[in-house]
Amino acid sequence: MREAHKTEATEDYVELIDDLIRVHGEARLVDVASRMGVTQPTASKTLARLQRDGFVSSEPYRSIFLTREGKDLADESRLRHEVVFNFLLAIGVKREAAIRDSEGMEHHVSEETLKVFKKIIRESNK
Amino acid sequence: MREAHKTEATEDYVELIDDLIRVHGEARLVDVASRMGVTQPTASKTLARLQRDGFVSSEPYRSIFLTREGKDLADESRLRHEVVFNFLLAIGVKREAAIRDSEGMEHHVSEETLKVFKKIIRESNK
DNA sequence: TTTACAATTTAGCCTAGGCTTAGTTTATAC
DNA sequence: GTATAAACTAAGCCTAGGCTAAATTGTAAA
Repeated sequence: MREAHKTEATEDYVELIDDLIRVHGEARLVDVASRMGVTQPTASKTLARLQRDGFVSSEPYRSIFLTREGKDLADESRLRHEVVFNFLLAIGVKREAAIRDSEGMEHHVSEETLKVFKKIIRESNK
Repeated sequence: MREAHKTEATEDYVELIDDLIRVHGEARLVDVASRMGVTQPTASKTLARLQRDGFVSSEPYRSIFLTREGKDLADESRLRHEVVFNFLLAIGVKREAAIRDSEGMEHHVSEETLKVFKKIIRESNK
């Protein structure tokens, strides 16, 4: 019964909210919307879904928090994201492309492939 | 004005149709649906959209053809797909995972990253 | 403390992509 | 040549994720 309806958007949102909290101390709808490149009503609706599914919590007109479940998912996602990003750098992809590509790729990389990526990162750091 | 509403699903469908034509001589709805893992009505609706957007053509109850535009897109997609697949193999990902991952990754890999992938494939073939 | 602006929510609309159920057409087998 | 099964279409419903326009709430400045 895990996998409480976890879509790609879900991972992107919790990862972003986690980042906003780290950097700005809190996550506001207005910032979530602008960073996701969508309008505020769209972000608001998506956040309502994430709240319904137990990943975030917030009071009306207040800032957004991650539940334990949301925080766990955010941590997983960030880790995966970082591995993909560092892998792309390690094989010689330029920073800008690595940022963009890792964003999209992170959701499609299996555990097995991730392991191979990690090994190659390790080797490139020697 | 290019980019006649080309989504990820569009690329997956034209790539599959192209493959079916190569292998079976024609592309039938029933096969498209089963290979995409959706019901026939769902595949039918998506194909109607692809037809509206100029990627495929077909008469009611007949098999499905790619337009010039659809064929071009299929060729591009297949090439990209192959590069990603062969890249994963080259770095040591096992066949099964490479099949699954390349499917998802192909839509998110920029031209720049693709070039790096190609270089690594070439080097691994020496 | 009132006013004005920014942030958020509400309502309503749209498309893509998924399903089921039911009806039609095509093709096959007898 | 006709019955039956397979393929396909039609209709209707649902969710996610996008938008705009309008109402509401919070906050900061005058």
